Amino acid sequence: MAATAMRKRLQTKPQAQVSLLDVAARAGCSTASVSRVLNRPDLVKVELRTRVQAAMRDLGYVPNSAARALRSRRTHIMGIVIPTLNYAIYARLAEGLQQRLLHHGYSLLVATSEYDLVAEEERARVLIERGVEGLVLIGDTHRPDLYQLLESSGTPYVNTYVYRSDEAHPCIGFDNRRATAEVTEFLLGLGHRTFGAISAITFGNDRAAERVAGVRTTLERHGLALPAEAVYERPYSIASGREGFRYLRALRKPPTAIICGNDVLAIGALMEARALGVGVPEQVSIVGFDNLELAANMDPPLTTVDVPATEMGERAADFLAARVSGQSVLRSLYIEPTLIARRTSGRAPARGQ
Amino acid sequence: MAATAMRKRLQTKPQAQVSLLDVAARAGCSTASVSRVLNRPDLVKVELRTRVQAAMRDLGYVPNSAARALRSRRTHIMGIVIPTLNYAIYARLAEGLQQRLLHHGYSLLVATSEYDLVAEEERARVLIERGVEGLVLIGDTHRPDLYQLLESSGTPYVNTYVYRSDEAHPCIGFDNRRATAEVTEFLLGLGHRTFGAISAITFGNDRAAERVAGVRTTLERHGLALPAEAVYERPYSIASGREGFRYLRALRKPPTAIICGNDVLAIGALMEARALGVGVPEQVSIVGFDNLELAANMDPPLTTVDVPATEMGERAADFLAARVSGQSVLRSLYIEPTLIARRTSGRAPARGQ
DNA sequence: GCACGAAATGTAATAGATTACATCATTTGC
DNA sequence: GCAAATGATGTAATCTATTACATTTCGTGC
Repeated sequence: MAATAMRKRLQTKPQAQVSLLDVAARAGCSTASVSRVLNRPDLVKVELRTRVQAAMRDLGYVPNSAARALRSRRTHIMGIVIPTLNYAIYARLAEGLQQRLLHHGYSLLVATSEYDLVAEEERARVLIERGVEGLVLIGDTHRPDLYQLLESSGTPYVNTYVYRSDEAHPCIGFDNRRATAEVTEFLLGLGHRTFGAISAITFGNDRAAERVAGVRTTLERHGLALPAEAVYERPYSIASGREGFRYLRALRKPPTAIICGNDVLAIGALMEARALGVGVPEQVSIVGFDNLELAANMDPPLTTVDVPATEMGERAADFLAARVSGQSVLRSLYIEPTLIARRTSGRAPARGQ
Repeated sequence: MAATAMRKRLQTKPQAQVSLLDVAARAGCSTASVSRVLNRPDLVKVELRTRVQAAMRDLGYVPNSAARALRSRRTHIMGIVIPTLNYAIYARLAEGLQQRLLHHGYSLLVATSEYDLVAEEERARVLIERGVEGLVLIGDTHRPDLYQLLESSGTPYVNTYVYRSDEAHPCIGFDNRRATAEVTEFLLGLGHRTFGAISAITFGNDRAAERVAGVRTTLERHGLALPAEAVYERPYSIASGREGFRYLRALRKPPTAIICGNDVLAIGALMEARALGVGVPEQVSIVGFDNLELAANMDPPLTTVDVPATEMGERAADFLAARVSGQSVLRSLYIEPTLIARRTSGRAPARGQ
């Protein structure tokens, strides 16, 4: 037993934090044994183990995570840099991530970027300095500096909410472009030929940009177009959805189908349609994205795309936990979103509505 | 300079993590100077400082937070244990907290309790083990063990979303009972005499319990009552709100005023009213709580209580940052919520509706 | 040109746990 | 009953940055 250190401590530390040494002294054993009780209790005889545990309880011992992390090189902390917690779908992803990380023995550091890629990099840098063992990001458009930092610091990471088969970085999610392409095909099938879109700000937001692109490329493949003026792009809010709807209705050729980048915008659009007495889906079809609880409860219920937010978070947790513990893991994971056709989509109105 | 250690490192460490020692070696100075460049750059001459910074960049040096925390006894991490991120109002609080903590130089560990006080304590324990310098909790009903742990570990903490003048623990928020008392007075003033309530589960949720109590005690003060059967208590969701509305309408004496524990329930109730063709507010008044963005956009716009969620988070950040840095701080902070009378509240229908 | 104080930098102890290795105790096999 | 194997515990080095204290450097005043 480190008799010297222990004697010293007994004499000189009046009210310092309770440490392993104190526990060892009280239990009458070495610090190594105390440490084992903490980390590999099976290696310690029941008799000693209970004595140590009693000592811990009596002294109100709380392990010092810094010392632990320093020596073992494990912080048991993961991080996420997320655009915002104020949008349900991201909050849900974070919640799923957190819950599942807990099972793996990790805590979660959360930082928000407000959709700003520079801020995102800064937040990520701080989290890495805090010693996160892995990092979850949203989307796959990040500053090159950030990718480089992740590489050089050896921090495992995963992009979520996106999936590309040719993706150079690990990702868990779905193909945003393909998702709205499907929505568009669906509406084309209902006879729609004039489209409008209400989108969140696409700058620095690859998900939003890809969704608009999905509509546009699909229309083009069918010999149609989504002109710039048929896209109303604003920070998402119900108010933006309402404005977007009014804006699109005032177009020279008002769309019979409006595809929204998310449900908040769609709900706004739908509410405005109702307020203006525009029949949905008789005169205009409206489709959202995300499938918030509210979507199913709207009147009429909103056609939208169900996004597996919680699941993406959970799989990201599994992915990082596996990576960190050296297990081989799939590079990326595709999770299918599903178009849920409810009542706000219907056959296009007869020509010249 | 610690020549021995440095020589050793140069020889024996092939590709270990870059440490202060490496930076010092490259910059040709002592580790103390490197540390100073990191923490008190003003103490180091420009010439050396730039040399050190260059060395850091060249080597891609990232400070080891564990060693730092161990030696300086500062982790720069705060924690929050929150019921869930899946409800906007909590997510907002967390976001406000996180953003403001960032200004103070802290990162935020987030854990969720799912409204379970035992889980709450466990999560808090983990966060304390991770070395959080302060902890934000929601509500003021927590397990005695948790309060004791906070005390014995010396972790500064603050309860949010609640306020009592006689509160033994620091808190930032408002008086939930008083808030619904005001709502009730408001409805009494409109002539309502039969009340119903739709509430989230009150078990282990002091905010929900206090809100119901606010309605009940106010009615009793006016010689009225809120019988147990007039309270529909379910996990909050739009669906619960809808069911609650149907349930209350089926009562022997259906209420003319329905007070909901939060906006999600109120929105559900309002939607169901619409679906059933019950006039709001002509036949029934409905009031919510939280003032979600959606509330103002409902048709008719929802009367509700605006809750300063973001601000509570921000003030909690300020509070803890001040506490930790040894500044004296107010024990508690009251932040006024405001009743927003919109269109779902109106005069009680004439007798015998 | 020298003494003195201030500024800049260096030396080395230190924080609290983990863990390789050493030691001691106990069991197993024959 | 003894060697060898196994199990339980102890010793002490180690992880990396901070910081009290020591030393060196520099500028100022006379």
